[in-house]
Amino acid sequence: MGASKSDSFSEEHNEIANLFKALSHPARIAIVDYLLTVDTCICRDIVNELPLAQPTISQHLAALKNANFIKGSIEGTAICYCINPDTIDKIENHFGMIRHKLKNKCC
Amino acid sequence: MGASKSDSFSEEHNEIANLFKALSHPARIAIVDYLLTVDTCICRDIVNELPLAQPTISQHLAALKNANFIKGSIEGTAICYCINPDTIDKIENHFGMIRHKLKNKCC
DNA sequence: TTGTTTTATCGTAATATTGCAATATAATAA
DNA sequence: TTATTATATTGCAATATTACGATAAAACAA
Repeated sequence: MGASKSDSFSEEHNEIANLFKALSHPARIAIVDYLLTVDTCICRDIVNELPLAQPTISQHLAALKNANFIKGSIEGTAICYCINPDTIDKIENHFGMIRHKLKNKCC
Repeated sequence: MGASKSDSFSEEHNEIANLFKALSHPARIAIVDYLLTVDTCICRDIVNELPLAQPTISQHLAALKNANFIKGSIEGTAICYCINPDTIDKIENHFGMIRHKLKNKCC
């Protein structure tokens, strides 16, 4: 057999795993990093910035958009992507929970 | 072509992406969750707890261990895994950086 | 020693991801 | 209209991940 018995796991575990999966590739980390570095939400520059072809960047952007890490708004011919703070919150809360449970624990 | 031009990206981006990759599967989220729930670091129970075969669990544990999310110590016949707080710190710091850069920004 | 328990590794099949050329789509400019 | 620019989608090859049966290894018990 193979590949992801995700049905066997809770909705919550799947949801949080999918958030992490969206950040599990260096190109997508680099995209997030770039969006955080640039002042304006300029976006087509990502293709020039990263060592990947345009369709590949588009795919990675779709993955980040799908996981709600970024939002895109149309500006004429270009599309302007930017970070969605709500999803950052979601992950931070998860680690808050981990940190909380981790107290007075372990080895 | 295919699959991961990781050489083209910075050491740091690869490192953080690998941390997230370790958490990008519901089984591994469930394992972390279980280790946080159980008081003692009992470990062989994970195989009974999760709907996966023993070799599969062992693989997922290896992935988490490889990324330094968990540490294992031998206790007789059993092996006792537990969370490594340092790696949790590392990820929390990354989100701290994101949060910091996100101030006064965007859309 | 042999048997039992616990975990890791090997081998392999099924599936998912990554990357890009080619092409399509959408918006604007000339 | 045609051309240009920016992004998305399609199709496919290369590679990675996931899952598990079979088996190995390691520690202990009898």
